[in-house]
Amino acid sequence: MKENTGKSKYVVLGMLARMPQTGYTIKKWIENEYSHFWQESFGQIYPTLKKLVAEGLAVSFEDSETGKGRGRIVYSITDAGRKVLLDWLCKEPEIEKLRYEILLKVSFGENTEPEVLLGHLDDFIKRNENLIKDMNGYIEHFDLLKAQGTDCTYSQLTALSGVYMYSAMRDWAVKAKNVISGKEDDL
Amino acid sequence: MKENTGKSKYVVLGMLARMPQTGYTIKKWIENEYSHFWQESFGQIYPTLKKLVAEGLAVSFEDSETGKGRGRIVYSITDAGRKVLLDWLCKEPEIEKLRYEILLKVSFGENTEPEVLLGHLDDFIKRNENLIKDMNGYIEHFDLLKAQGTDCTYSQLTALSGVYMYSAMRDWAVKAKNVISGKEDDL
DNA sequence: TGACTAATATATCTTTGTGATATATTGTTA
DNA sequence: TAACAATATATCACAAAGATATATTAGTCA
Repeated sequence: MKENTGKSKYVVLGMLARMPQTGYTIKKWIENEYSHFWQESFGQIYPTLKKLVAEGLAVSFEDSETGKGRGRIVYSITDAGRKVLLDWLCKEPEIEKLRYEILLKVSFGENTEPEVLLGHLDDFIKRNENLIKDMNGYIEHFDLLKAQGTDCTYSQLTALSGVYMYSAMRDWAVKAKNVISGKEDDL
Repeated sequence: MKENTGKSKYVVLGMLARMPQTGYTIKKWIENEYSHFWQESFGQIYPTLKKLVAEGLAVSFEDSETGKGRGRIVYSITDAGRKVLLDWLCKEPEIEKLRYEILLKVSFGENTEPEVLLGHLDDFIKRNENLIKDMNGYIEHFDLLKAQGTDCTYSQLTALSGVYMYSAMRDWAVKAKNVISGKEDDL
């Protein structure tokens, strides 16, 4: 009974554990700071929030004081929700799941000209360089927050994982280019 | 109109481009050599094979000569199938998608004791060490095949990506452990 | 001031993908 | 020869992604 799905619930709980917020801000937060290792769609987030309320793990209230938006719904985690989150945190994390289309194309490389792959690898290298810069920007930003007394070690560590991961893939792509173009023989 | 789904078709075509085979062997091949960057389930593979035949991109025939299994169905790629595969290979690969549950748990780390995360990171480091060994095993295996005259550069390169990726994540986890346990301050 | 545009916000639908399970045969081995 | 593992196909329920519809608010700029 290996279950590697149904994590949205815990992601949303984890986000609510930081601060009460709306489905929209949860989505934006994941998009901005989690995109290198996780993603959630609105189609998952909104139904999940409703389920959490139904299960007593979160409570919702309409933010009518400011009158902002079309029925802006703010969600807060409950004590029961924190317990569920904690239980999940203690369980051994399931094995990660990756989908790298570029590796698929390299793997099927014999069906095309080397130039096609070299082009893809060039784009890939550039994109990874940019992502490394972005991640380092986050890390510096967290350093500033730290200097102001806010503890964000864990967020900083996840950003650091991005630097490691993107750097590794950039290095691999450079190596792959050299091998494919015949500049290097050995792996 | 960004479409980052519906790749199963091309994965299956790419597998059939290597050699005619059954849905089962496609699944096993992906499980064994692609698992670090791609995964497909039976629930995708069998319907995809039927669609490919319906679209004329593959042909099927029952392997009755050996009489093995319950209606063993072998699929072959057609010229039309090779053309579709080639067109896809030339298109820029879509951005990769990762789901690392351990990073989710680190990110929500303030909700639990550091010891919980340190334990997860230990398991993670061990698992990555083993995966690096496995990947290096594949690379050596491909070296042997190369020595026998079989060109498997592209397969070897995808295996190499696994070494780079798993090494990066192991290194990150070691660093994260040091930071969380207070042995290291700087990132 | 009004007109446009971008950002905020919720909701839902279809397609795609996962994991589990059912079923049956063949090969191995104790 | 009984038990078990591996091979093989098929399908279901549920999870997840991506697209789209809708509406409000905030900013900007002519």
